[in-house]
Amino acid sequence: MPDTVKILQDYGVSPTPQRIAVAEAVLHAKAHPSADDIWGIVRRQWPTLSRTTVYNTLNLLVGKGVLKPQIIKEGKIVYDPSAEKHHHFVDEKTGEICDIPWEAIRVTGEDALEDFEVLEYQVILRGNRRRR
Amino acid sequence: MPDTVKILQDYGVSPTPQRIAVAEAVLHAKAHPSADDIWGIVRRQWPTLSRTTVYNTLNLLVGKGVLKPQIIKEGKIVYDPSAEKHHHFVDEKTGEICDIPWEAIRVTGEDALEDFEVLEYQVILRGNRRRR
DNA sequence: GTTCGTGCAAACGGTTTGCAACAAT
DNA sequence: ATTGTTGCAAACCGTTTGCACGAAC
Repeated sequence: MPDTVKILQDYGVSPTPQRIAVAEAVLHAKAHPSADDIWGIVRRQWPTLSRTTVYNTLNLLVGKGVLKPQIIKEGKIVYDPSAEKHHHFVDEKTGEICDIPWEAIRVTGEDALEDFEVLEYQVILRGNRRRR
Repeated sequence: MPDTVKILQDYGVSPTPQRIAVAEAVLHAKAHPSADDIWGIVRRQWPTLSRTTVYNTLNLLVGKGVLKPQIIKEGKIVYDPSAEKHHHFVDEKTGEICDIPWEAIRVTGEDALEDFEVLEYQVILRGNRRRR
């Protein structure tokens, strides 16, 4: 088990007790914890630690590259006609979403996953849209 | 241009004037409109139509399979250590998120997209987790 | 004594819900 | 009369922000 303090220092984050507690919780979590999940975990040992500090720390860790935020669950929703399948490209600068034709991307291996019955999938690509 | 009324009826949605307006807006939108985007569009021609009705209608259309909700932009966030890349599987029943090893899924074609410089991508799979 | 970190409380923004008025059948 | 639809206002929930207190160099 790697030293959490070392990790924080390596990424340029001053290892305060609160940050160590939050980092331990998120790095050792088995599932994909939300901010409030982490608050719940940390508070068991540290009841005074505030929700704000959890958010502060998570945003700091994301900014420093320790963590990667995943937008997977419910949240801000956009709508697509369900007519034809397609993938999505998200412009990192503007947030603009573009459709990518289904045939442009080939995905293989999804039917060989033993533990998962895959009913659907999509690829989300991120980067810079080229304009000319 | 297909008849919006026909589409609604085909999916078992009573075509009220408000629903027709919302469906027109979302089905003819070029980009990926949010609920409020659609409200803005519809209100130009129908200033009395309420935000609630837009949400009611969109949820109805999603439930009937006319629209597909996309969770791509900011929303509820979960966190991953940024150590190793992986894809994600979301259980449709429970919402549980599982990591899929990067090598288990192969994606090809993303580097041939002329209009997009792809910096990163991930596959989001949805279905039923097998338990035994 | 200034900088950095913490945390309360309030705000924010997208979405949902309770409920009352209103068609429509 | 019952059922389905609309829409206001309020609640909700995850997240962010303003600000004041406190710790550390």
